[in-house]
Amino acid sequence: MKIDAGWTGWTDLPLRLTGSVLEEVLDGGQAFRWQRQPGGVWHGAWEGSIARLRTAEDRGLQWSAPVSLAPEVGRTLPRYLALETDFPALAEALPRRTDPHIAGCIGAFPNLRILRQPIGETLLCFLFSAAKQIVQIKQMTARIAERHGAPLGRPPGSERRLPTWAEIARLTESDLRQCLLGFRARHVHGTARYLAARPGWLEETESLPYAEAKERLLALPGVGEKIADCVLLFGAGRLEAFPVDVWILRAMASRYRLQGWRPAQVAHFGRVHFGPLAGLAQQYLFAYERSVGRNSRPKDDPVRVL
DNA sequence: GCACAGGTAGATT
DNA sequence: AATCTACCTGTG
Repeated sequence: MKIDAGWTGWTDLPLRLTGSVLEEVLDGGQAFRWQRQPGGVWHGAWEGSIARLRTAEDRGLQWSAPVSLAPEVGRTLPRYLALETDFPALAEALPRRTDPHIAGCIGAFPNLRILRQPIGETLLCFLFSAAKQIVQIKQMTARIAERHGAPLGRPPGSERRLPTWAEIARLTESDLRQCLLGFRARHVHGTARYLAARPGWLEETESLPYAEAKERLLALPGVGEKIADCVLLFGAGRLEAFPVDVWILRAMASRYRLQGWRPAQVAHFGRVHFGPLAGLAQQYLFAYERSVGRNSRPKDDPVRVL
């Protein structure tokens, strides 16, 4: 067994995830700061934490952290992984009896979870996501951390956290454009100014009921229906949020015969059909549809359902 | 070379 | 209220 200098040993977590489900959770579009390392180990960061995760044979999920950050990680990891939420039990409450498709998706990704990320970082990453693929969102995220984030660890290491909104508010739009953000730089800059003028606004928003929180998020430049729902689902634990992106639009069109429906109509259908856990259903549908694309769709045969 | 990407916002019909 | 379109930039 190789010794990892500076890292704690591996500690068990009360979760059983296969390698592919862990990949879906950490690298499937919920979060953008996890990198796969050799040996099936994932390396990631959120706020002031750096951690590694792995699935050990027959032992479930385990974590490790830089020794200096281990207390912080130990405090925040349970919330980040939403350990208090029993997702398999929640999946039982989805309409599996009456909806064979969602039943199949659930069967294909056992124990799929929804992370509970810090809302500020979630907002930033999803402002990056407009018309971008996961790989590119991760590049933007890494770039802004590298150039504008505070160093992490004690003593400070080479890794950096994402800049806080207060820190982003001190950057120019040009600084942001140099982080490969493109037109999203204007949105990030505008949102930073908006938040800087309203101390505590984001935290208040997080505590409001879903509908009110969403309405407030929609006031931010660059935040529309889809991004607002992603922030609430992945950064505020609101499982009723049902983000409709092009993947879900295609999936719902083909699997539920909703060809020609507009995003708002699909969102309404999703909330009615899946109920207060629509966001969890969305994550299953999304994971399943992406896996179908990866595993069986030839590169030059794009899905055309619309 | 050029369409397109896990969207949004503003203009135009 | 429904339908275009521009917006940046890397990838195929």
